[in-house]
Amino acid sequence: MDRILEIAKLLMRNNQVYFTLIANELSKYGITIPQAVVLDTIKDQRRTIGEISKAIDLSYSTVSGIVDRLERHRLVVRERDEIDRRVVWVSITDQFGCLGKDHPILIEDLYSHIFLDDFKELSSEQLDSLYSSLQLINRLVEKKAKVIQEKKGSEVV
Amino acid sequence: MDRILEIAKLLMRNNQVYFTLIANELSKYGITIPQAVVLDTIKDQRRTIGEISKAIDLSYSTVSGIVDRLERHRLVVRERDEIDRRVVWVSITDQFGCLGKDHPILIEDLYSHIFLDDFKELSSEQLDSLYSSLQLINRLVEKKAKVIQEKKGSEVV
DNA sequence: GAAAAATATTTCTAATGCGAAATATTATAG
DNA sequence: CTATAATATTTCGCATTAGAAATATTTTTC
Repeated sequence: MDRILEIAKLLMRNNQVYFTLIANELSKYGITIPQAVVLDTIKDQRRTIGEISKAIDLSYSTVSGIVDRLERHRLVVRERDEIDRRVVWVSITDQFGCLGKDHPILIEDLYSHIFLDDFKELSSEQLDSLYSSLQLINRLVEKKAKVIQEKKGSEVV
Repeated sequence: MDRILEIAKLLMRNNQVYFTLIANELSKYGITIPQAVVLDTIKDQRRTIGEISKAIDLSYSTVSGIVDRLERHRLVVRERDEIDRRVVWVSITDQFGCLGKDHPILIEDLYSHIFLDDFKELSSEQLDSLYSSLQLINRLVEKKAKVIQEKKGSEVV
């Protein structure tokens, strides 16, 4: 019981520190974590606001705001779809190309860059166990998340 | 390598869902997670803004804002220290007493309330392993966090 | 004891984040 | 073919978060 609480706290605390570390790394290039996450989703191909929202599990309005600021920094551009004019395409600019080539701006690179050393301290068995435990917890937690999602959906009716 | 990335993602994803679930639970009582965390620190005794900030690892300005809103909801009161008038004491009101008595508003209660079932699915061995792995990662991560903290401190000079 | 340094808090600016409402556009129903 | 429904996005209001600057007060220094 106490141990469970401790585990929950460790999970949250680790997460908090991870974010601080990544944010610190990104601040060198003048971008934030959410901005990097969005850039990650469009680095290889343009995406609509809706596609980005679903891919990174943030609301449309939040993504719209992040894209506002990325556009202001000239790292991405918005373009209306010619056929379906409701749709907005977001794509990276040359300016982003210059920034991204030499530095780890994309989230997966940052994970590697920052945490690989930490995880290397764990034995293969520990990693196996950690992975399976987290997967199990994740399955249970996702189930609860789904229930809430569905409740919200039904309320709208 | 891929597995490490997967673990990092699971850690973050679980955390995200946890927050959603807790926020959902708290919204029934009209309060938010940060508000509940602050209330938790002052439920038994009044605290200064600075004490709260250190206890929950948030900036003074953030705590000041949260207390603003809790005060607006009449759940806490601010009082200037009579002797050292720089200091502001924050304490719960009777109104909070009424709210908190019957419902799990405090974060530890919420953990139990929401996650105990999930963690019960893990065997005692799995819990042991999870705990020790997380502790190890946490030690390494905290070390890095400390380095950053110190860098920032030296920059201020 | 007055100037300077230290301490405690608030205010301001900027970036998230969500949900609800508004807007624009396309698809569908009758 | 037009009224309505559905879809995609933005805007708005509110809460959170940090850091920097401002404010208030106390302590230290000389």
